[in-house]
Amino acid sequence: MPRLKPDTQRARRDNILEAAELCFARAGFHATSMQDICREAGVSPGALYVYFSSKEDLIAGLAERNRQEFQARFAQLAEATDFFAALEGIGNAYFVEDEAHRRQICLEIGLESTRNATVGEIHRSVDEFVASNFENLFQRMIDDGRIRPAHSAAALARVFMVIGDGLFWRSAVDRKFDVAKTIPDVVEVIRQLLNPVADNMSRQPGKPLGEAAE
Amino acid sequence: MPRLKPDTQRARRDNILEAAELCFARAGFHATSMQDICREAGVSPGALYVYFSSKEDLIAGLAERNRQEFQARFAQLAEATDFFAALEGIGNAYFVEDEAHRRQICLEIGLESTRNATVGEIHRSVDEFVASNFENLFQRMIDDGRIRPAHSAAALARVFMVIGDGLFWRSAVDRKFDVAKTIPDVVEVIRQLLNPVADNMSRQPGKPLGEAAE
DNA sequence: GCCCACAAAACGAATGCTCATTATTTTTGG
DNA sequence: CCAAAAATAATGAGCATTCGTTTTGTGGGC
Repeated sequence: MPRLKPDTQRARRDNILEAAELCFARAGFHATSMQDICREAGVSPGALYVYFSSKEDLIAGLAERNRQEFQARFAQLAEATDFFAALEGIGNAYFVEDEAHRRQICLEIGLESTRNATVGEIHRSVDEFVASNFENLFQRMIDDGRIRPAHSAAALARVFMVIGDGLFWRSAVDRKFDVAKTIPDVVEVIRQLLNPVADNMSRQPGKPLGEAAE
Repeated sequence: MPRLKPDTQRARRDNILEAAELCFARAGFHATSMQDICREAGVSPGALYVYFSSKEDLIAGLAERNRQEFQARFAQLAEATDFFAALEGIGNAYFVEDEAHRRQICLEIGLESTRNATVGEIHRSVDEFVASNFENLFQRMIDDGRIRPAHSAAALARVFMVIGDGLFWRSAVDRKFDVAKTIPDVVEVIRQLLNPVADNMSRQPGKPLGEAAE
């Protein structure tokens, strides 16, 4: 029973997924035709339907791939010794190294999650994973006396997620937005939110609200 | 030459626009058919095309209406004497009083702005209006000595927009998100960002996170 | 105030096209 | 060699938009 070798099978699937991501980022899920994706991937409809049983399945597959990337990246954060350095690493990964269409597709998935059950479930699982990751991390930092925030770990995580959402949204939607220029200020805001105790944190807490940047 | 009276004409147009907003929020621009909108509005395709020459025109009309609402709301902010009270007012307007589909449609417009020139122009004009409104406001507050921020008015406005984006996104996409619970914490973050001088600001700076008052 | 003429407005069936998906045939890799 | 994989052609549903017709609101004349 001659099937394609698992490696090539996975490669073909990934190729289609990549093409789909590009097309979806360009035009959105519902304004992209299967033919568009076939053209981009260089395969025929017949071939595409070997790997994905429907357009929905393709979207779900993309969401699933996205989930795995997200979880891989944020899993590192939990083990990081220097929180702010790790944070900067993730920020760089998403906003500097990644191409724009990766961010765009996240928004696309997020919006679709409100109306497609399968995508919704995947998206929610990522979201909860990230949020609880941060909450646990903050709790640990509080318990260790490394930060003295004014609010609970849960509240910190909530605000933190909101800020992350905002960065994601704006960097995808506003072409003139300069992430690199904004991230330091945002990190400053987070630093004050967490209020780290002055010791071996990555940077000096600085004077009250002083010229930490300079 | 008997035309419909301007009032009824505007009423019909608004009725269609309202129906379109509902449908678009439910399913997205490109997964909504003109027939869907006709059904929701209770008119025939022929009637709809009297008021809007195409689906694109309808989307643009919606974006335009959105712009006017936005500008009306934020125009007040510039004249407010108590910044934080005004801010809370706007927050309430968007996140408590408004129905969910109003927020959803903002995201829809934002995403569409990256791929549709007309929508893009409208969306950008709103965005720049809001951003420059805040920047001017912050500058004035700095000049008046009411706040002592660590950064320029432009940087403040940038961070501020990001946080606003995040609130918008999350309150539309995360059904379990409790805006009411989060807003006080967000306001606290903004307060620290601005670092108001302790005098007649709306609320006490409070001590937990800082001796901002000193 | 009432009616009329008539163009605007509304209707809804029709159009032509695009789409996701499938059925049929050919190619290919194990 | 031969089933899986891929290509191509076909299908039928659904789409935005148009068109020929009917209905309706309105300003002018009485």
